[in-house]
Amino acid sequence: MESAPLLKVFRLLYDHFGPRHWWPAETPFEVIVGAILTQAVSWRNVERAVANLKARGLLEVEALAAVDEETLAGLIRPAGYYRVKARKLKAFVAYLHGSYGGRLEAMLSRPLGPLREELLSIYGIGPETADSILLYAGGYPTFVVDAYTHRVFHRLGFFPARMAYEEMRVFFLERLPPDVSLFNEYHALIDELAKSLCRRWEPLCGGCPLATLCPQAGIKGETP
DNA sequence: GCCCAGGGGGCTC
DNA sequence: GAGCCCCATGGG
Repeated sequence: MESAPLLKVFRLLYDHFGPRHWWPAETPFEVIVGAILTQAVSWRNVERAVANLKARGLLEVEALAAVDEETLAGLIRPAGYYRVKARKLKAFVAYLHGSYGGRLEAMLSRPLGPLREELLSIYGIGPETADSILLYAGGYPTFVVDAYTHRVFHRLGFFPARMAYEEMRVFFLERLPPDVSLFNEYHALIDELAKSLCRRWEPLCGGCPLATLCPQAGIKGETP
């Protein structure tokens, strides 16, 4: 398949929602912390956890490395799964110290391929979190896939009911120009669409910017 | 009060 | 490599 259909989807979403200005964070390190905290949870839950960390000056590598895990867990409670996420945050800063002397710039100056493999080897960092870190903290040209991405592109008829993460990522990378700002906006726009309209079949048809492309238009029912 | 969201680890087969 | 359960909160 060529790139035209994917660019058409992008254009419809962009014209409808406008630029999303992702990622909502002030520093690359804050992006990484947010990417771990938002796992399996909506961003709304994460905001309070991030505010707690910010108030304690813990959105910096050294400070996060110094705080004990239990205290950390208590602060990130609103984000859910707080014990495992505290362990994940600790695992990341331990890796950053061990491999880069705590210098995020050093980590983010490595080539995409090897760095992605490295991130995936860290406890708590799977494919989606790795790609979020690479794209939104490091400005690397990779595509972030999530459950919303699968849901939307399954509805549109691009994806089968089940599809592996890596297959979906490659699907986009092979069909889109390697443009970091395009990848940045595309994922953010999919997220926005899925949050606002894709809970059920019916509202997808009314007011959905992709309704003209959707083979499911007119079908009522639950999310698959 | 109940059900749902949804990424990653760890286990089983 | 697919299927299952676990982690915990907040919102409908």
